[in-house]
Amino acid sequence: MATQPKPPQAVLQYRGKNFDASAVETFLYDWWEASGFFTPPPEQPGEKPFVMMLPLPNVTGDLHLGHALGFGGYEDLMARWHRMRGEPTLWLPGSDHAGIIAQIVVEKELAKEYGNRRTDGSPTLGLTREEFLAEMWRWMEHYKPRIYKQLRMLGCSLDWTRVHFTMDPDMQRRVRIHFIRMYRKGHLYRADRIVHWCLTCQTTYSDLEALHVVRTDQLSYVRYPWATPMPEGTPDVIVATTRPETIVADTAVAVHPEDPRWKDLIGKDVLVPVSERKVKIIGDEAVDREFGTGALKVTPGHDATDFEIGQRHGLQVLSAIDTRGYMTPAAGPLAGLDRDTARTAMVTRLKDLGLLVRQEPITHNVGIHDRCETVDEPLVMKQWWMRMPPLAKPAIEAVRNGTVRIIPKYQEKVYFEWMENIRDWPVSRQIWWGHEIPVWYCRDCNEVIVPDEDAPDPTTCPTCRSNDLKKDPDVLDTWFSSALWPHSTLGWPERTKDLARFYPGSVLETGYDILFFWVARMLMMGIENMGDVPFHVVYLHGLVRTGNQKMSKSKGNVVSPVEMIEEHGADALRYALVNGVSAGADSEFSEGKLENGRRFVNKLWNIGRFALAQVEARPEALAGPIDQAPAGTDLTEADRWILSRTEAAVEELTRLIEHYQFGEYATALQQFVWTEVADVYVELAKPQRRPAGSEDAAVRTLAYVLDRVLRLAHPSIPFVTETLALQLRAIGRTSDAAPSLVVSAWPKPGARDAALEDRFGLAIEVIRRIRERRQEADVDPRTKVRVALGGDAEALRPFADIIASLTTADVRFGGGDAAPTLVRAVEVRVDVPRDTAGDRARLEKELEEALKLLEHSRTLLGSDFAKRAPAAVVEKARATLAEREAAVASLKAELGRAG
RNA sequence: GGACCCGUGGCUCAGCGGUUAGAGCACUCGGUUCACAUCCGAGGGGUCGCUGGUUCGAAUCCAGCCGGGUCCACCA
Repeated sequence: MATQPKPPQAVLQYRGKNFDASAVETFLYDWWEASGFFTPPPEQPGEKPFVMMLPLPNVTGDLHLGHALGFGGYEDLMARWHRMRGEPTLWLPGSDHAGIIAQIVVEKELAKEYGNRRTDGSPTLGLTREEFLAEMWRWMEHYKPRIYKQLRMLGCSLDWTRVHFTMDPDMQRRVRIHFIRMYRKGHLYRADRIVHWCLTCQTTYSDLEALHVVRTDQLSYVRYPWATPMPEGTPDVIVATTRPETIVADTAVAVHPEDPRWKDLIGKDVLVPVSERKVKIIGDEAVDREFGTGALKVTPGHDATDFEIGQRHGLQVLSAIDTRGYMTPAAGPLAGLDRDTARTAMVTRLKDLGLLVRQEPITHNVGIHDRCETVDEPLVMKQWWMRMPPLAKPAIEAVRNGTVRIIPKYQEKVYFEWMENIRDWPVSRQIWWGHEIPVWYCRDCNEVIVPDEDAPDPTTCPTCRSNDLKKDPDVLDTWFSSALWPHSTLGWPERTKDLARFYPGSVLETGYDILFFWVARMLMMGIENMGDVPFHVVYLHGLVRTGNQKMSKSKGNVVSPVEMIEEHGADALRYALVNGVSAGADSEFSEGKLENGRRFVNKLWNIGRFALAQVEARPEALAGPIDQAPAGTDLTEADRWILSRTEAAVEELTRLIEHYQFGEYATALQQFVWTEVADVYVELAKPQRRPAGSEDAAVRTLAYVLDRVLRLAHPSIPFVTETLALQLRAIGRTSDAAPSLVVSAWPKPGARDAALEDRFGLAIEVIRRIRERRQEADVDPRTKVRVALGGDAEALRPFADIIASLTTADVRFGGGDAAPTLVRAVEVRVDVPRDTAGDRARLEKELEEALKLLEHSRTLLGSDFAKRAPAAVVEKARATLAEREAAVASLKAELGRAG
């Protein structure tokens, strides 16, 4: 490996009593990045790279907790883990130009500068398109470093040598080529269809971008007079509508074809109120017989359902509302009014005409634009559409046949549900910031001109040779470019080395809320353009809520991850977000969790400081590499125990990450580090507790265990672990002499001593019982007491010193006249001031519990369990029974002696 | 209207067929400040939403119900 920059001195020398993340984070990140640790090493034959794309954040946005969870919690954990496993790892960063969102953000900035706002419904601020785009680019230089800095703050091990922005010139070219190919293959078409239109943003948007809110409006019942006199007894045609202003654009009245009230009147004509137009009553199954009178006014120009009915019946489409929300000349007397005023005006007119039957409030769903919450105005416009069902088919199959696996599994159902009912995607947007649509229209012959790939912009119509061409003014939906991300960033359509090496990728981690927006579309476009899926695993995380918890002392609960990192460190935040959360589940984040994260990081730091101090005091004790398991006759039982437990932790933590159980990994890590390493082993490794002659063994064990722990924890908490690893490696060496934990190997589990672990576990239980007895008897913890172990205590002999040391006791085996208490089958007699009555009560209580347990065992083994359950399970139950019988016998004997 | 998810100690959540159900926080009690503006030790606290079913055995599987949430959908 090439020479790397030296680790930062500030980190090597940092030894604060409490871990201060800000003292090391920036130094470490800069060093990691400059050393090229995040860039995959040169290609090797037979390698299996791990490839992940960063779910590109919006360029103008700030990191929120969801990002922190996804990027810092899960993705970096996976990237670092796979890198440590020796897989060439590429985690590719970038940002999204974010179309309409970014345009709005920059417009606001510009309004501050220029003082004026859009006036005529176009995003001009008095600027030409070119001027406006120049401003956009100017602002991009402000925003890009900002969001990238935040990703670095999280510690994300991204390969910054491959960073991309969706609007980079080469990306624009790729999007253009994609459009042209899709057009030539017939996947893109231009059509007049009803679309969601936003009066505020002045653009169309897709179904996915439409939200629904519950609102209460007036429902007006309006009578449509018969066009010709009808026989006596013919009912009046009354429709119910919440949008009376659209009546002027009605081109039919629809009823359910099987509705007995109406079916005989299908084909008859009625007059549209106010406009007096004659329209037919038609039969269509889309009509809900239960709603209103069962008759529906059909306005194909301003309602999605009506548009579809209109298509089925060949109805004329009238547009009575324009793109700015004003009534058109087609609206007759309402022309010129805005849609709300027109509504009131229409109601008044209907009243005057005697056609308003009644009004009542109705609570219903209203569509709004997700970006600005403006009420949707469905309009019929010419738009570019992508034909989705054929693209969806292979993407459905890929998940169905397991080529792509979605975690959690149940999300696959959601995916299928949507994909199997997928509708065409309107891809054009009427804004300026985004990928241009590479289409020109001939003003003379209306020819639609789509140039060849990499051909210059056309200037002449190929059909009529006219030079009067008009470029399509629209841009593409921002998701159009991000759908290509996994292959476009690697060089597609060129067959680059990167593309060959890193496509298809491995995992795509993101929030379930963009499964349709992004994940599904990447699958479809990846298969379409590359003939292969873009990744094999989709890991979906849930939403992070902050509930009513106090997130900040000063403000409400809107605290940015950036602030949390500044205050508590990235490690604490990353750990806290992941700990105890299962895949796909929403989670509640709180100050308490962050605090726990901070304390855990600090705990690890102090374990490290202690271990380092011991190693520094006896550096000569480290004969071999620190990552080689210590051996030798000088190892104590405690050393052997923690070494075995460390291998157990390696096994378990590896298994959990392999199974994408990151929340459990974090919990298990804390459990091991805190309760086993810190609370038990570190106590036993302290010089004052070490048997003479075993000091070196403690140093070797501490160094090894610390090295393992640092590696095991590094994927989640990279900063504190790297700080300690660098300091440890400044004293001892590792077998591979890796310069950083980032490029060190993930541990492989070594040999365990199960029998020792079991006996030591028993010793810990005994210790706990002794401490409990002392407390019950109110003996000062510093006062030495005598303990006698009897019954089945033989296995505990090697741990006599440990038990003695951790309980401040003299321990011997056998004898003792204090009343015992049982731990499994071990009689523990703690010689504390006698309290005969108390002893008796305690023994009786213990006996009662022991009898209950014995009863359990007997009942269990007396049932069909013994015959039907697997042998191993029955065997275990038998052993338990024996233990419980011994316990009961012992307690009975003792009680008998007590009289 | 359809689909999906969740309902486990005060709070946030793990566990998802093997029998005295776990963690963190909070709480109670005792100690320490010689790795840890802390930390250590001990403890209390749960009929695992309800009702049935499958099974030798269910928090864990199935069905129904109740409660909470989310997504999709053309209810004017």
